[in-house]
Amino acid sequence: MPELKTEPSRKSQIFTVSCEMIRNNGYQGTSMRDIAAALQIEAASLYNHISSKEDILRETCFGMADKFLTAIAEVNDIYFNAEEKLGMAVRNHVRILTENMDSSWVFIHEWRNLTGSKKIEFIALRDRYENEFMQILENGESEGLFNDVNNKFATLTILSSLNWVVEWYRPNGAMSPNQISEKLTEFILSGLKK
Amino acid sequence: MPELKTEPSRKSQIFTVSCEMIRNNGYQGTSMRDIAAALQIEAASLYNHISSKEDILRETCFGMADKFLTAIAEVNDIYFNAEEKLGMAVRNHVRILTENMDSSWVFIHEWRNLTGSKKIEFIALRDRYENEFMQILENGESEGLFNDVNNKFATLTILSSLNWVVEWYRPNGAMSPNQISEKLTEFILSGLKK
DNA sequence: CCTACCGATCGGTAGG
DNA sequence: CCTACCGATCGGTAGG
Repeated sequence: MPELKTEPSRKSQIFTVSCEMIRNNGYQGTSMRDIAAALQIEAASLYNHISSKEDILRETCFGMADKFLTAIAEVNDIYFNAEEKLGMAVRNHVRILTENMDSSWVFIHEWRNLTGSKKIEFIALRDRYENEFMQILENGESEGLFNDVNNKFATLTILSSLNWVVEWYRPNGAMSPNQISEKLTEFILSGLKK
Repeated sequence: MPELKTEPSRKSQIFTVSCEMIRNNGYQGTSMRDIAAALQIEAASLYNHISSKEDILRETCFGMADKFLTAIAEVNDIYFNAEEKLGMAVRNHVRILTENMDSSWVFIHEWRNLTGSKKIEFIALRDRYENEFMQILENGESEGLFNDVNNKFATLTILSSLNWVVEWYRPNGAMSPNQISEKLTEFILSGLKK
């Protein structure tokens, strides 16, 4: 019988292994030789699949930014009220985070190691996400649902609580991603609703 | 006239400059030569004041842990109700954070670069702080002031919001440390109070 | 606080 | 995917 389940490509193996190691030891603490050793090949061989170490960081950070931005755009395009939108945004955020623990960690913490224009581009994407999220709070205010708060401040505080999930979430822990989202939404709404 | 204002010791200059550079470029991205250059001395000269690069990290992380633990112990020793205690704990936390921006950043993010038993010791101190903080939530519950929530979960979420302050606080920004504390306390209490 | 230096390791390339 | 190697840089020491 033919083998139907195809192996992940070497390139994607490199990304998976790299993100795991970067999460544990930091971007600068993870050498190309470390990554190669984990895949049982020589460091030089990595360059047949990627062109530099920063490639790994770049593709991971921008790939995750894309996931988050696509999800929030979907929420903001739908005709729901702000309370419903907030719940959806939180659920999406926590889902993406828990489905991609290692690359999310890289996205949240290691983007600082990007260099030059890529770093600037990345910051722009992150700011865009924050603004899309803040849009929900502004909607809630104009809909008369939410209190008049400093929306920038509130958004950053909310996102910090969400991002912290990646630090302590364990797939086999007591709370499922949906339970976490529910509790967080509840907590956030209690601070926002009139 | 004699010069009355004494210069900070070389050792403390090393710590100040190091924390600033580590915040900007990470622990592994900051070399002894970088630090020396900022002080306009040679790398070898640093070793007259400190015995290793990890010394800087170690003293900073444990020094900050001490500040946070002393502050929370003071709050928990006083005979106030949980709502008052929470406000005090938040104010102390934000004050320590904003008064020591760079070393707080190192405390929050770079402790991962500690090695061996020092890393284990550090984690124990951090856990102790989390538990002391959680104690306030438990008090509030038994006093009948706070809702019955998952206290561990709530504590981590609250601390994440507080720690995020170090990412965006600017001494000349729109909000003072006390205003930040007030808003955060308000936000947190709305999620906890019955 | 400096000069001079150590062995180790880094990201990456040439050439097969 | 490998061998062999490059120049650069690392934390740290000896000795003054």
